[in-house]
Amino acid sequence: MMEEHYQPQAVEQEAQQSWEKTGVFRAAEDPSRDKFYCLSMFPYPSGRLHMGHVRNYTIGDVISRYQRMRGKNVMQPMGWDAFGLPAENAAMQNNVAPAAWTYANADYMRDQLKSLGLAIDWSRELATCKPEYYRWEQWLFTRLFEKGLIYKKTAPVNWDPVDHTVLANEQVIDGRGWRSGAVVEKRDIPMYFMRITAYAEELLAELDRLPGWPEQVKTMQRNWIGKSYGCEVHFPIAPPLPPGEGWGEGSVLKVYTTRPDTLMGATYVAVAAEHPLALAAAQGNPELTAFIEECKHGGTAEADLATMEKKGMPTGRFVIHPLNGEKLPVWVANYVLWGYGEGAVMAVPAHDERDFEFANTYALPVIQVLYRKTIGLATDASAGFHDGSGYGGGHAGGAGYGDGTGGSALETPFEQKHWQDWYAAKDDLMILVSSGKYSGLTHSQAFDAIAADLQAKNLGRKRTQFRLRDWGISRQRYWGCPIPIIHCPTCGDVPVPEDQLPVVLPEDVKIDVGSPIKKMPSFYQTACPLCGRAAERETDTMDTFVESSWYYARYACPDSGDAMLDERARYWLPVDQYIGGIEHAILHLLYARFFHKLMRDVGLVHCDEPFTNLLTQGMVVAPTFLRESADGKKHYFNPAEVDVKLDERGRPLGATLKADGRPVTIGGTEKMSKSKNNGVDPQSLIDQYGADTARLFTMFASPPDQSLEWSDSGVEGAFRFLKRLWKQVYGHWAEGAAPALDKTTLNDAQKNLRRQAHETLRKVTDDYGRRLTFNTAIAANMELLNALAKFDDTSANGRAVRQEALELTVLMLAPIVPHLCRTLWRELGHAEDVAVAKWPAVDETALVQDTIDLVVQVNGKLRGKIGIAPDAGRESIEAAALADANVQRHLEGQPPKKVIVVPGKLINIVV
RNA sequence: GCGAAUGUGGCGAAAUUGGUAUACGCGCUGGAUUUAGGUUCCAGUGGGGCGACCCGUGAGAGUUCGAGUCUCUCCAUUCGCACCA
Repeated sequence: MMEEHYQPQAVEQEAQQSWEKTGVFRAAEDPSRDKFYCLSMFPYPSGRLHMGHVRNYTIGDVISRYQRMRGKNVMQPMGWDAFGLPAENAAMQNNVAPAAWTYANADYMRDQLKSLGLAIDWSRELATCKPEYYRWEQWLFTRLFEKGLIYKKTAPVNWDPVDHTVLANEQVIDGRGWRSGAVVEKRDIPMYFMRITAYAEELLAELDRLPGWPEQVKTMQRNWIGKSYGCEVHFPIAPPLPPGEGWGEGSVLKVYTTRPDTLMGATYVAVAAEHPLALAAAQGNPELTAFIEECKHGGTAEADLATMEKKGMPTGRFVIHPLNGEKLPVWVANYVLWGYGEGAVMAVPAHDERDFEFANTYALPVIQVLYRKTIGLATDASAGFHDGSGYGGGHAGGAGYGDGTGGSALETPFEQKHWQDWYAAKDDLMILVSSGKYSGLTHSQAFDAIAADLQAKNLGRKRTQFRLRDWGISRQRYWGCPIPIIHCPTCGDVPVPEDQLPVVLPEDVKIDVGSPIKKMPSFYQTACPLCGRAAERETDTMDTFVESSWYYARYACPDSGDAMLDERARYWLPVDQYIGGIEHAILHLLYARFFHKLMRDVGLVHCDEPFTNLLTQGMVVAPTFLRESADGKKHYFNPAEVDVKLDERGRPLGATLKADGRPVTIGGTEKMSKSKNNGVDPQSLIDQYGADTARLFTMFASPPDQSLEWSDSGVEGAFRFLKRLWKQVYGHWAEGAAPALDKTTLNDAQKNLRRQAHETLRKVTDDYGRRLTFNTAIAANMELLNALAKFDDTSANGRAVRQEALELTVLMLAPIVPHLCRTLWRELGHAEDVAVAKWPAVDETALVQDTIDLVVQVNGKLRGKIGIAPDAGRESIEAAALADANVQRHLEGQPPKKVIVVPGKLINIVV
């Protein structure tokens, strides 16, 4: 007996209990079937689901359910990205241990996820903070350490001089610590690095073999890896350094540049404040010492460094220009970054905007050496010679980023082709002037000639360079995976042996400032695995990006106790569809690709890339409402606390606070956040309307890769549609079982409805399978339901046609609103759960039309429409178009100059 | 600063390969049903014009028989920038 009215709570509860009981979403390896591994980025257990989660997991669920209906062996897992900074902050605020806080949050959020009706195999659930997970991360670390793919070096961090802690970039606000307010300093500390640069070439090249990734993400990764083609240039130091002042490279200052053709325009050389030459020059120079000290203030974030005012100071030292022998001053400049390569650049103010700005400020000479062929004389650096690649890829950088990024030999044809491409763009534009024997050469000729001369003098060579830097993974925090290293006074850094893994992080701790395990002898006191004498454990933990770089593989065999991955990973990997926020386009996705190659090279996985298809979802945004107090402080109100008044055409007039009826300012539409108080709790939405309405609204409001704007009335619209669908099926059900369809005796209205139903199916299949645009799939079904509502034919064939159309609608919407469709599918007379129903096939015979509409244009403007047989020839189309009265009027008796016929679409008559 | 994207009615959006701009939904207006509110249903809804028609996809130029879509310049907004996840 079907209920007359749609009651989401009852429908959803029954469906979720049934799915749990039958275990229909449990995934088992089955080599006889095509697998489909669908993965959404796992959540950080922050406390409650937010709308971004709902959106992410609904997208993944729709794809999973669709692929299951297509007959694929689908696996959709879920887990917890459980280590991280917020747990430590919450621990300090609420006096609870990070572990307890994290597990409680995961428990709550798991229930929330289940109430969304996701087709997840919960038996594969994992949490990265569990020793049975992170022990394998520690195991891989020790393997990589032994292979030399992990090494130790010092690197700068943000140091809070008041709290005596290392700060994340996020915790540095305007150059000050977020809690102490103290001016942050850069401080060098020893850290472990993963040699991602050893894989730079492969990470770059394989982007070309990822057709299932968005072009924009591949472009961002290419630019991030940043391969450039340039030259290493050596400037001899003059006068030669006194004994003991060198730094291992002899008496030359090395720089890397992508523009050796402009070398004759170099007027000074600039080094970073941390450069040994700067430090040596500062000895006995209080002014320079003070300047170098000043450069240490502020955080390490690149965006801050790149936007700060350019400052510098002469070192009093000079170098010799390698080609013309001129003496050039060496400056210390805050815009030269020590973390990058040699930390020294050659400055060509005439042809680089930053050098130009710096030279202007400090009255340094500017020598123009390029002539713009097509336009004429360039007057300053901003005239467009700049190659746009910035200091990272421009002429900063140096002889390898620390370790592992030496230049390549430039011998293969593949390499030669890339060098040619690098030259080509600039050759049409410029020619050298005022450059001695190089004057008159093009960019590429000068590049080669200067490189050859430098090589002959042994003062430089052609070289490629990556912008990508090695990945520093040490964190001075507690709530993370312990780095499995033992520091022995005699044996040095010793990896923890396999039989002593995991190094378990103590969970029962009290948190104040700093990591508790650094003050816990029971944790760090140990014996050296090699010599047995007293030694100390490393107390740093790993970057949480390490855990999230391989979890996708562990889902294949989450219970494997003998190995990081077992043979089940071979069946499930790679991930067929990965879904997550666009904010992860570079870091997470690059690290995961890197880790996949690391695991491949130790024989754990057998493919080259982890994610075959990638969908990057947009943000969830909502309007903001605020009042500004007299002192300029902004107080934000939640959209739920506010009434918005509209005029008679629906334009917003203003908004008032419900509590006091007084006006509030309508701010911009921004990403849902705590600070703007514009978040909408998905739980209240699920409680009020049910999960299906929440799912339908988030899928309908915009395509998945664009931002999604929250709208209360949009949610009501979604709910309304589900009620109408229920009502249609109920009305049909109440008439009793429909007779079988007789395709041979259909009237026009019946044929039209069938055609629309099958055209919708064709479109929706494409939307789900290829385009991943669920909003248009829903819109097409709304149109079909509108047509069904107008179709009031109660004849036998009419009811048969309606039965077919309703069945198709229910099947097409099942991936998006699975609970509702499960009930409707049963009421339409099917015993199986719609979750395992077969995706329907388009009936091509239903699509055949006797006549089609053709648009007639005169001079590109719409002037009429003609109905014509779909197989009509060009001449009969032309004749029919010219016969149209309105077309005749616009031709005004003139003969057509040209007639363009686009078959099946339009005809354009040009006069 | 550098890299990537986005910009279409009052609003969210559609137009998939250069071919009818605004599908679908929201909102709004009018009407029906209802004791009232809500619900539900029907009709209308880019701007201008009595009309034939004209204008219209952030701004400006270009290519084309034809441009929301392609090219160039500019503006605005958003995301990322290596220790937030």
